[in-house]
Amino acid sequence: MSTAQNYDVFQAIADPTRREVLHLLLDNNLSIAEITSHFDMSRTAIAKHLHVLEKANLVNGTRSGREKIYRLHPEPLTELRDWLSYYERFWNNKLLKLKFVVENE
Amino acid sequence: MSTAQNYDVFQAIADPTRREVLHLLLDNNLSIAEITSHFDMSRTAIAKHLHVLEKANLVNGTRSGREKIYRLHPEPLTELRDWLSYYERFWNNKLLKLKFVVENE
DNA sequence: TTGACATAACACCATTTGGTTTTATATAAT
DNA sequence: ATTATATAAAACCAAATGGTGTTATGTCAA
Repeated sequence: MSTAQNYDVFQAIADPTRREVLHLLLDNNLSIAEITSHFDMSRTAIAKHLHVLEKANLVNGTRSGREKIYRLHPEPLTELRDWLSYYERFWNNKLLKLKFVVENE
Repeated sequence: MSTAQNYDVFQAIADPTRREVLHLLLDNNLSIAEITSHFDMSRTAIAKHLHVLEKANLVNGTRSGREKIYRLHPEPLTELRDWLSYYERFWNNKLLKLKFVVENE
């Protein structure tokens, strides 16, 4: 974790804690301490998760006094959306086939 | 990997090799050997990745003679799509704000 | 300037992950 | 029946992951 170099979005969102952090940041910009208060985990652990999210460019933290405020930056999720769209097309085809069957009855 | 019990979709697609396997299965149902031929990796390694995908219910393999044919089963990706939709809404809001600024000029 | 607070930077650790090689089992073909 | 083929199962290993605790470092407030 601490030695990782190139986190992509898929790896970043693989961890449920990190997904929950993103969810929290959907509503408010939060400091590390505030984020930590939502979890049963040390501040250091949360800080590491935030670094992973930061490397994936899913959040960015700006220093404000002695606090670091993290803000959501969801743009990289477009990569995920684009990847998914490939399979959505497959679902749609299946739905169309189903519809075709129904219409033929 | 071999001792894992409860793979979820997010973990399953975190690995680039597994994403490529899914992509291959989008076009054809393939045996382990056929899938392996697309990678620079042992058949055993690919079989393990297929087990992970199988536990996440993203593929299902059926025995046919001495081959095991894997077929894509994309339905569990709906979980991913639903999770993503939360953030798509956020992007749309940003776009609307941008449009508003432009119209005010 | 001292003390409290928020984060950063380390060193450390157990478990998981992603691969290997080896051995076994089942099926197909000759 | 024998041999080749396809997968399964197991033992093994290095590196990554997800945590911990401890020790700086910087900032705010009294």
